[in-house]
Amino acid sequence: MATTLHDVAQVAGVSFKTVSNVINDHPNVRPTTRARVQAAIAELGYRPNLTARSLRSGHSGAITLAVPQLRLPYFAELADAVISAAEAHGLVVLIEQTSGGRDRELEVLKSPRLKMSDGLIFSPLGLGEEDAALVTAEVPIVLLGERIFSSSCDHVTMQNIEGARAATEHLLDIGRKRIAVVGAHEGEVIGSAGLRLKGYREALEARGVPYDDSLVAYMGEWHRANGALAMHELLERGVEFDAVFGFNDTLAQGAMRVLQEAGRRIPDDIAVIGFDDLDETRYSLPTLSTVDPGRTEIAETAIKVLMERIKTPDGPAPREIETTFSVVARESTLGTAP
Amino acid sequence: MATTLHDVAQVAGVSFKTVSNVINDHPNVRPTTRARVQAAIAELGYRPNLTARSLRSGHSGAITLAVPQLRLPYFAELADAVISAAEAHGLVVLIEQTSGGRDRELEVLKSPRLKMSDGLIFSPLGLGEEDAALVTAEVPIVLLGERIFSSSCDHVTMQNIEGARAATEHLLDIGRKRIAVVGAHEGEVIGSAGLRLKGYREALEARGVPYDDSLVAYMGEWHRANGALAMHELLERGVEFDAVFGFNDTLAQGAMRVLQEAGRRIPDDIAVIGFDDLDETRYSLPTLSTVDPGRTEIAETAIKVLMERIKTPDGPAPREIETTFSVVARESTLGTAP
DNA sequence: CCGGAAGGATACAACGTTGCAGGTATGCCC
DNA sequence: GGGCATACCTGCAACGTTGTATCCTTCCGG
Repeated sequence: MATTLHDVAQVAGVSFKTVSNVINDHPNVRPTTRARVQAAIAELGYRPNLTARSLRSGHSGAITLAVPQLRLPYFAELADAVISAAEAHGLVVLIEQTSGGRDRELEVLKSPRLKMSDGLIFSPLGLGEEDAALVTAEVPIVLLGERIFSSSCDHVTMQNIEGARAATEHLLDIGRKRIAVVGAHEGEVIGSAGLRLKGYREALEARGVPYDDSLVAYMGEWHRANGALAMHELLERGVEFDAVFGFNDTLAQGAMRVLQEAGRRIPDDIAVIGFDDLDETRYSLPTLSTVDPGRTEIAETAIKVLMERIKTPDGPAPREIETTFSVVARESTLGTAP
Repeated sequence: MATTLHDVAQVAGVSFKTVSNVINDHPNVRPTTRARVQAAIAELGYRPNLTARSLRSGHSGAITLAVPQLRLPYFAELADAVISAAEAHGLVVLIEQTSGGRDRELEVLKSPRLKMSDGLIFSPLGLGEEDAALVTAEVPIVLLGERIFSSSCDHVTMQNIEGARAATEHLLDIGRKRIAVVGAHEGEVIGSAGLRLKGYREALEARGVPYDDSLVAYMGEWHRANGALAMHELLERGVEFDAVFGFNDTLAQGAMRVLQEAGRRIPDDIAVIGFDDLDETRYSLPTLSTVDPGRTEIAETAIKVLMERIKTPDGPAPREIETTFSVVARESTLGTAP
């Protein structure tokens, strides 16, 4: 059996409440008593029972992070960042995988397990704008991503439009004119794909480059295989292009592979840029230029905002926070026009 | 305020204990009462307070997974598998990142937070065989990996020697004779590097191929950059080789990149095989042959063993379990001798 | 030397749940 | 119809902690 406050109290010769007071750094404990209690704590190797503390105090020091799947590098790196940020504040993180399924996401929101934690950082994929009203739970929520903007939760998101615009401008800056897009979603307006396409178009317009829909590859999910497939399709279409904007790094890498197999040199013939700044982009051949969406900042901000909301649930109105981004130029966009 | 057993009891017109009995499927509750209580539960949207249940019953339905870093793909995929396996048993997973630091790993073992969960799945990196005795905690532990074999915990591990042997044999089978190794650790006997080198040597010996230490690249940590560095060094050394065995996929990919930059064709000039079967090996150029160490099986076995140990802490003696592996042949080892 | 205020420690209750021991009907048997 | 087993339900205690209220010192000023 684990040692309790009572055991410590008995050894120290005080009431168990005094031990509690020592542990919680309450004032009005005489230094000599404090020392005696601390000696007893050390002697017995006492560790507080966090479950009991949690029941009594109403908060657990844990938060939940709900993401689609950790095997997707983007979410793995996000989770890494969130756990690190949480750790810095003494919080522990409990992870739920949703597979990006709408039902499973709703289930997580309603699960009693959620109450084992003090708050939720939620990166939905199945739920959309029309479900905004359903995004509520018995704990405060910080929403991530681009699926839902009109919920009543705090929302931390990257600058998709601006980032995509900057990526496109980067390609234009090195002299590319015909920029293919890999990863568009038919008819999508918000959501990463919709926003990034908007940024792409804005950049073209700002530079007076005409938009050509035949340069845009539409697809379903952003998996590497789809990036490869889309690039095959673009090549078969016979349309000319001198650059590719992959809406995320995974797509860009799938596309790069197909380009290389087809004998196109990167960046000489075709420049390629991605989005997300995954770790692996630093090691591909060639290394992949990309947009760093500020993942660490997203994680830290989410934790900060969530902690504030936990402290004062009826605090300020829900906030919409955008993180800073930057274009990371690597080998895949090296040099100038072909 | 959340609804409690008392609230439900009041609505249903029974004692709160009866509500508890209904929830826990206790016998001796009349169907009509049961129905009435369930109606009240539904009406009020009652959800049990898991913290209170946990305090009372002594277990929480959560387990802890301690890994170095989720940003390392191997651990991300492991965590994914563990969470999925846990989910299938109604368990939720709490993740601690250790950075692979010895002190931090010991800290996790001793942290009171660990007691918020019922057990620990622990993949150490900083701790070694000499620390085996320190691997104890207030909850059952299942150890993963190759760092510690003589602890008193259940241990689930892959077949490193056999897997490495099979990988090497695969290279020999396609006619390669001079197989370079990337990722050896100077003087290591156990640990992934030591075991995999052993498997490599066993395969050579079994086929009567002489072992040549000049083909072996020693290094520190298994990061992609080190794989690249090691390959540079091997090339500079001027030693001839027609195949490379990367001790993990990340190293193999770093090596592949350098080989390609140096103008060597894969697999025509040099065949390459890795270890781990990371998702990304399916998408590299060329796709990377590797050893699938049975990650899903590791996760499921770990969960199963941990649950048994939680149920009966003084059950059978600590078990040493090895998972099944398989060689996955992809493009990087296609064809026969050069 | 007494009254009062602070400091220091304690007692009690509560958080929401489950285990255990009981209690009250109901039905069955003789 | 009384005794007794059975089925159903309830009350109490406890898990280990913290908040509130309270009590007992001690020390100071008058």
